[in-house]
Amino acid sequence: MSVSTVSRAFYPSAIIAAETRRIVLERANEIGYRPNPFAQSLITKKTQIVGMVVSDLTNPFYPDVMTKLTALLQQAGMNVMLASADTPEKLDEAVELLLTYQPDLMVVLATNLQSHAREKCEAVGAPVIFFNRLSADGLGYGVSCDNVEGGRQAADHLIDLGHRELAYVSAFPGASTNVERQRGFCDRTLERGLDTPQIIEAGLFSYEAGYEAGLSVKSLPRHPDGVLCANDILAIGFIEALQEGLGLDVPGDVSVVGYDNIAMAGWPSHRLTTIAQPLEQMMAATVSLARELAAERQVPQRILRIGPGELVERRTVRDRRKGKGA
Amino acid sequence: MSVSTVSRAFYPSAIIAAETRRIVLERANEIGYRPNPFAQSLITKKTQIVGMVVSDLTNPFYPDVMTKLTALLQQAGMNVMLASADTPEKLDEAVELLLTYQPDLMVVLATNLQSHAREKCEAVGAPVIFFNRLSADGLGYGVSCDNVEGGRQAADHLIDLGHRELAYVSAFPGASTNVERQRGFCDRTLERGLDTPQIIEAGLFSYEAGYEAGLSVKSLPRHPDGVLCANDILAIGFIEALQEGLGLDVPGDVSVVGYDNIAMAGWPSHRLTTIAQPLEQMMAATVSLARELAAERQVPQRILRIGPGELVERRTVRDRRKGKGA
DNA sequence: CTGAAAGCGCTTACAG
DNA sequence: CTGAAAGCGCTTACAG
Repeated sequence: MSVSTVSRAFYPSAIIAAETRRIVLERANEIGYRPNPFAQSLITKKTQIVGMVVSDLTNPFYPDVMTKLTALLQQAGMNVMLASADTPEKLDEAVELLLTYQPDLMVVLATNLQSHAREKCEAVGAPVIFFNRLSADGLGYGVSCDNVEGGRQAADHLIDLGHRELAYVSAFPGASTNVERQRGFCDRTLERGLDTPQIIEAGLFSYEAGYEAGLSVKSLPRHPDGVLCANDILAIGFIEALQEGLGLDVPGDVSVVGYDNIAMAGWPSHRLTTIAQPLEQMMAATVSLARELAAERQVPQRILRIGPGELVERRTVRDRRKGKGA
Repeated sequence: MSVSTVSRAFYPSAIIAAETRRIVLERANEIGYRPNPFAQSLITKKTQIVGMVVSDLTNPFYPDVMTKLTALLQQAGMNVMLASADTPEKLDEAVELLLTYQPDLMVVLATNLQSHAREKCEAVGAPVIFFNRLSADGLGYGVSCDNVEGGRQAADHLIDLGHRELAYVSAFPGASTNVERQRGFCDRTLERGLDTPQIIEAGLFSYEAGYEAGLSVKSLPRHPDGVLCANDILAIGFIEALQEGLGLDVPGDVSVVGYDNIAMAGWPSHRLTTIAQPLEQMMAATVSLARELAAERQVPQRILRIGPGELVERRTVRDRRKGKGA
């Protein structure tokens, strides 16, 4: 039996007698043969490799996404190669090393991939999918939930429960998630007839940044009674600063809402009210987008918007309506 | 200029005129040329790929290790490919897919890689390094800190501060870290003349398992005043169950010590006293071991033991000596 | 020191 | 439907 025939047995669309294929596959299974992917990709120019770019994983949202997404991509026959670094410069270098392996596409979980790194990926034929954010220049593919709507939901929830002085804890100003959540929250607050929320600049999506932001509440012109934080980990740091640093009670003095619904948000020590991201749907969308892109099919829609997710009520928001609570 | 010459320019040990090499490398840099790693590995049988196996990342210790280790390996010119899954069966499959890429070696961060998966890796020529644990059968390479000594340190600390009724919260019974920490803790407690600590079986290294273990304290024959948990995330769950579920005060009623010193342990909401792992050293040892193994040099020592790490005092242990504390 | 040639393990027109 | 042949982009003896 020739190499050609064996090769054809592994390609569902190849022209080969059904019986021949059966024999080949059976025997391959016996001796543990699999086509060498390096030789394959030398010919086909397809590698079945997806490059995954990660950086700041202090936000527990990402490790979870990274491993689940990896598992899903593997089930779809793709392998993920990782590029990781703590500074944008090193990350760039790591991406370049990764690109020598000619990934079919890249998935970016990092908030700090530079735009020219994206261009470099596309230059070597690897389209880039940004997960849970859009690229700074609006190019590349994006999978994201409806963050504007999520921000609006948070505003409605707080206002419905009688909050009148809102604030938003802002994270990395270049992150679309941050910008969109802020916009939804502020717009809705105005629509409901209240003043624009005060903005507290935390600068990053991290516990530490949230903690600092919490401490800065005491120097705010007006004392907020309801706060939306750009994400959960920020919210947790923020709340702890309020409690430990300023001696305030949450939700007694201030209500706080997070965003993401990471596992930790449900722990007894936090019980954070938060907007859950529709993670499963976002990952499923990413995987199917990845398959299309890897097959070099045309994908018309560059930005995939998944529904807004739901508000999960826990214990960091208090009902401040007259005649209710205390 | 021939392909042979160009090729030689990229191999430091190849015989080539210095001037020729300079010219080639310069031009390569100009046009962004890099040797195609697939074609290279087809010849050399080396891929510069290290396979990383992860599974349960609810323990924040691992995402941190994964990204830092990835960054370090990339700086050493290796690329990491990820295998991830939530069940041992799927993980096995993921490992097999990964193996088709013929990684030079594997690094295992997962606690649940089956032994025959390790054998399969070695069968295709990829040695396996277990990070922060040893394999179930004691084979493969291992990088681990001195967990026995760490357990002893915890016992000494608690006993020095007047604790008399110790307990150990045990995680996955098949994990060497768990077994060793338990042994050090129990042995030292006996040596100091106290009864063997009571063992609380949590079964896993997770917040939830810790929480369950905490609730089970009320049905223990003797009420413990000092507890070592197999790791931090377990300790955090354990403490929260004590506080929320049983209404106990930590450290007022019970002192708790963790293991790892993850970032969260230092947060104001936890302030967990814990044994820090010498993470930098463990990762550095892993990378240099990886380089040796990738170069197919002989590595005589299969288990690398890094120092025990230090006890970090925070606020979950109370001084119970007479005339002290309250 | 450099170049021509063989060969790594595949896929894919092309002939039969 | 199957096989022989070319070729993917490299490395490495071998000759010069």
